[in-house]
Amino acid sequence: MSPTREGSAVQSVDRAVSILEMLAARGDLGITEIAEELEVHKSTASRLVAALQSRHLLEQQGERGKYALSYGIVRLAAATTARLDVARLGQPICGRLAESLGETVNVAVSDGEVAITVAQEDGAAAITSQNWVGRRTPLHATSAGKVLLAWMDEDSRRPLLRRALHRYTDDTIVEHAALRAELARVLDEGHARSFEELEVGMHAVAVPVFSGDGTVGSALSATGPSYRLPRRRARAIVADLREGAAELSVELGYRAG
Amino acid sequence: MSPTREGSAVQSVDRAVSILEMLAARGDLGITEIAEELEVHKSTASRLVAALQSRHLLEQQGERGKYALSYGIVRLAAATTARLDVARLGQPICGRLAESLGETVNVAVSDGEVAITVAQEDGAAAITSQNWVGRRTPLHATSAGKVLLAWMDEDSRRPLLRRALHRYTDDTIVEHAALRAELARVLDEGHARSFEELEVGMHAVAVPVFSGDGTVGSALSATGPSYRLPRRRARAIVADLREGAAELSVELGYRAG
DNA sequence: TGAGCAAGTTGCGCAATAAGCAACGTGGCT
DNA sequence: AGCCACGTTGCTTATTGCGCAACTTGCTCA
Repeated sequence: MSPTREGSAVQSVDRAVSILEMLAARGDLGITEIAEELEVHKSTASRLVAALQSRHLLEQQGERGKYALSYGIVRLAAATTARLDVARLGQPICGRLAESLGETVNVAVSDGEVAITVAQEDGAAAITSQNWVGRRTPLHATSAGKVLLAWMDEDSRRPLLRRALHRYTDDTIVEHAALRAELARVLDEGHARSFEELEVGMHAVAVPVFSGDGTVGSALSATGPSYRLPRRRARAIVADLREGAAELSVELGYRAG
Repeated sequence: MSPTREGSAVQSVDRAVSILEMLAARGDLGITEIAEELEVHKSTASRLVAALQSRHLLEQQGERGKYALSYGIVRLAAATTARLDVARLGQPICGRLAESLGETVNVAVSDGEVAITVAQEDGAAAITSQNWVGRRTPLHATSAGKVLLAWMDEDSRRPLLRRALHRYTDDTIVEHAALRAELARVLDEGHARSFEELEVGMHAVAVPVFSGDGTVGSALSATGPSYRLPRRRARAIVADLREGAAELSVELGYRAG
């Protein structure tokens, strides 16, 4: 039997989601390729694909072509209006700041476990970041993640701060006490930094974005190589990020007291 | 046993997708509500939700709260890069045209069966359209749908033109021959119209948007009430829509011969 | 033109999984 | 403190999901 994932109770649902993720990663795949990768019989793959296709999450390209994700996914995604609003409204603000700062600027939200980038624009420099949109990044090792953690309600944060903290570089914070102190500092200063904590040579700084209900639902951050975004400059651009975040907060319905 | 949908071979996958769609429609739901709507036992609903949650398609709000779609969906959606590019690049063009025309402007793509709106901006008028983003609309009765059908390759279009065409109003085209003639006219004139064919009192006009490979992957349309967008004015704004579509086409990589 | 091959589909039977039941834990409310 | 509703989980079993084999279809090549 094919390996099932930890904590999942429904094998066929798990397999179906794996198919969606494979297609997200690869663009399009045939039944045989899906079957091989899932380690199931072709007929099993065929039926799972048919089930997803009947609900418009997948489509076949032509009558005999490979399968790809369809707009059922986008329709589901579009439904999470608030979150997509963050993405949609954040995009032009990222664009403007990326142009003025010359670095990569993104907006990230938390899914309760990690940070996920929902909007990104790159600066004009040749050396720039990869595309993080849709990517999951650790909360404790990124500047946006620290913002999201710092403003997270205690009930949601508590289990996250109990988990083992993965070390990515020599500078990654992996002690719980150190992370708590860092989050207190973030709250105190109103912004977070990550200096080579996720990746050697990569600096980032982030500020909170407030939602209509007054909570911090997302973070706005700038990222660059350490030689172009030294610590001093990282601190200096906080004001620009704060301006952008304030604008985005207002667009999201935030009314400052 | 709960009713299974026509054409679906895997009941638990079907149920899981139904949960996603319920949450897309309602925002958040508890296990008991999901169980009632799916007509299954609470433990069944609980396990299906747990399976989706373990793959980050759902998240629970707090430790005892309701469930909502999570960014796993957005991450899957983000992966269909080209399609989301249509949405992202189309949004500001919709915004500009909506402002200048004073009507609702959208961009729609086809999922092979229907038209799906991926970007929309509303004009300033108090009477405006509902939000169509993510919504599925019929190809034969909408202006955007007619554009997508007219430029569709014959293999993909043939089965669609064999199906029974649903009548929405007295003006809906439901004869296959009439629809073929209409599509020929759309190709000839380079734009499509829908005058009260989807909804009484609603007029729309659409033009093709070309992709990098030269095909028509999306359509740009304007929609308004018939008293504000009479037939004469609908024809008049085609030039504006063409300009916007040309710009979007170039941004999508289209190079006119 | 026909054979061979690969991809995908489908009927069938069966074993494994999905599901229901009952009991339990937990938090909110009175 | 007790009640209620929600959600979870162990257990059992009935149903579904799955693998197998056979089939269809389209493409390639001799």
